[in-house]
Amino acid sequence: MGARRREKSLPGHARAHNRTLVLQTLLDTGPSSRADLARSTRLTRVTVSDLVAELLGEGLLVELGPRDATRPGKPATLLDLAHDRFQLVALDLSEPQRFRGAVVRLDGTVVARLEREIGEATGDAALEHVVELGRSLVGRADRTVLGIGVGTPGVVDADGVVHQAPNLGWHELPLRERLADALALPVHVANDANIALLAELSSSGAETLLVVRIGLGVGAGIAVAGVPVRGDRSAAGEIGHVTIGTDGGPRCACGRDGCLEAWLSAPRLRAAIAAAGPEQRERVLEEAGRRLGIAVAPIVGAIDVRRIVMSGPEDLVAGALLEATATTLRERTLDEGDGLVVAMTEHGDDVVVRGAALLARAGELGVS
Amino acid sequence: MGARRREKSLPGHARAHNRTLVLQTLLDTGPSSRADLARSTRLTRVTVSDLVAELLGEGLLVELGPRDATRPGKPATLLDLAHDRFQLVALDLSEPQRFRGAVVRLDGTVVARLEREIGEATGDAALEHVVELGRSLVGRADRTVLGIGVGTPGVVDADGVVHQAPNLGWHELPLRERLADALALPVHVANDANIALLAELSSSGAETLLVVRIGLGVGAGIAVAGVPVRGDRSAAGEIGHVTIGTDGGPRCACGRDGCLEAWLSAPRLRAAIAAAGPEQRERVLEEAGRRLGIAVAPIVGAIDVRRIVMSGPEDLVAGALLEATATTLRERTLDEGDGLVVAMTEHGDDVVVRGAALLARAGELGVS
DNA sequence: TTTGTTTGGAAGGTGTACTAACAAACATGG
DNA sequence: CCATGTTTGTTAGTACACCTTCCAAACAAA
Repeated sequence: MGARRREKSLPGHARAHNRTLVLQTLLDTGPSSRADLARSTRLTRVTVSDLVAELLGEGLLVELGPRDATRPGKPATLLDLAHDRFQLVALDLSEPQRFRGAVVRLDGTVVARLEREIGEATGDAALEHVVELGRSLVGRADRTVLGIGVGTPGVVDADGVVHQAPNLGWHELPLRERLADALALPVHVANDANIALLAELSSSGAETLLVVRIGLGVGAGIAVAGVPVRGDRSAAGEIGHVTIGTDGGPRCACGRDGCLEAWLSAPRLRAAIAAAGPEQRERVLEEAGRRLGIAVAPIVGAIDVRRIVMSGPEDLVAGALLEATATTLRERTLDEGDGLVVAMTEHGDDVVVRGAALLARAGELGVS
Repeated sequence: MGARRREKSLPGHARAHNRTLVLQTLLDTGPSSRADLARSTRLTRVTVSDLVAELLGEGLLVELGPRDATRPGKPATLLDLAHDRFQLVALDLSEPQRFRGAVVRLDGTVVARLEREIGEATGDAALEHVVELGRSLVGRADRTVLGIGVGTPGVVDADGVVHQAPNLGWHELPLRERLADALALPVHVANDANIALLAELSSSGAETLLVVRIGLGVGAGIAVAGVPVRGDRSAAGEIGHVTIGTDGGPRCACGRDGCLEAWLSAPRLRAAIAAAGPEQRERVLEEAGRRLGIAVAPIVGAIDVRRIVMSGPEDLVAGALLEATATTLRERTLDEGDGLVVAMTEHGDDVVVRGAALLARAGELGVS
């Protein structure tokens, strides 16, 4: 039944594609003239003019006036995305005990932030917190809100239904639909690790990318050919309960021994450090990093990824753990010294918020 | 620099898409009338008629005459792919000491087979064998040869350059170009595991798929969203030299201990069985299967694949090894009893030949 | 001032798929 | 046997998207 949809194609699809192509180019290269856009997109100036007129009419683009630089020929009129006419709302539900959110401009700049303590709320109570945080943020926006992006823990399918998110007590919750109904805005929902992946994809430009997120659990986001992998059950990246190594390991919440999460979720790491004493801190983190490397090595070989981005508490992840992961990966994969990069995210705690904004923007404008 | 190409789109692309859509539909559902095609593709009868006329003109389709079934209305004229006007040539270079090949019809039926003993030939000598086998097969074809598909061991990039294939002594060999020049036909080249993946994709219809190929080495082919994963260096699926387990393991040809290939390449397995004695055969295969499961578990979690297909010598792979792999996978991933399937390929030794034919057909007709 | 360049737009053409309408060829029911 | 309804495939006309070609305006440089 897995037959992928074979859809017919109309000339209008070409138009839609070229429309977003113009938007994307403008986003990538900044303010440009119609002639610039024609050169970048390899469309003719006529076609670009037509598309631009349409986009201007919809208010998605603005004319900035003539270009400063003095060149021969008729001076160009610069165009840009109407950054100042729209905003996005981004929600990060991945942290324990509180939800975070922000109002974000089209270019990713954060305009306003809000947090909401949720304590141990689960189920409908947690959902109510999401709705209220979203409502507050929409109220904070001083421009038209284009859409809402949400990063949540758990397994999320393509329709924005949270299949299961144990920490929040959600099962088969149609989060996207609920939020969209409550706030009367387009909503886009994805797993937090996959959202972090979006943020990293947009800032690194890599085609193949692996993002590892260490928090209450351990999750991953994987991009192949520039596109996030979903998987057959929308559960791609759920590596937290994969068993690591052949020597047992700590008991996991799922009831088995040696799960990745049992080795290196943030709470487990802190507990292990506390138990071993501060002088053993480095050793504990190294061991955890080594375990992560063991788990990730087959994935690196399988999808041939050269860049791995880590996200999680800086004090735990950024040092010995990351180094040990990198070393282990190089030892355990056929590395030809051609630069397997393991790096900390440059977005810090904002990965999910930024990624959620990107998700919403991509959903509404088609640009990544 | 991994920025994926942003291409403009023309109305003509829509046409090309719809053309292959018609071909694909015809391939999937068998002989159909224009009206049938219109219903399947959701294009209008007018458009379908136009596309069909074009394809008839090119000889890619044939009219079979009126449909037998007696229904009200004007009787339909059945159309079908011109199966009898074209053939494909498929080459399998993955076996030791000999190359295999076949002439294949568009529907996958093998028309003729040839083998060519190559002994220990490597480098240019091996290439010469490929050319000669290809030439013989083209000679055997009694229809127009649409193209040539080649499955080779080693790392192959998108341009058909064999980056490296140690067994054949090839480095940076532009195999596709050489063959195309020598035989004056379109040539398509891919890694043998990825070719096997194509065969499995077409027969299973799964969106996400993992094919493990055990032979001289151990390789994998991975499909995500129905598309084979290439990877940043075209090396996706090269899991042979990923280290497995945390307890050392046999010395590998690459100089390290515990590589997957050192555990379960076909020669290693046979040697291990010979060394342990026939009564230990099952135990050796079980252990090998367990190792494979350990290696594959993180991949299964990462890409959320539910179907794994094994290919290799039946006597080694089909029994205890496969079972142990399946068991280990279920133990080491968060399986919810919802059917993680590990199965032997149904194509037997013909996987690569059939896949190579599919590769050529896909390259020339755009259908999969 | 002259020349060449650059920009943005206008006019006209080609290609694609659509809707509407129709003739041909059949089954069926009175 | 004939009228009716159905299905097929085609013709004619429309809408749309992009193209090529041409042009005026606005500028720099000689």
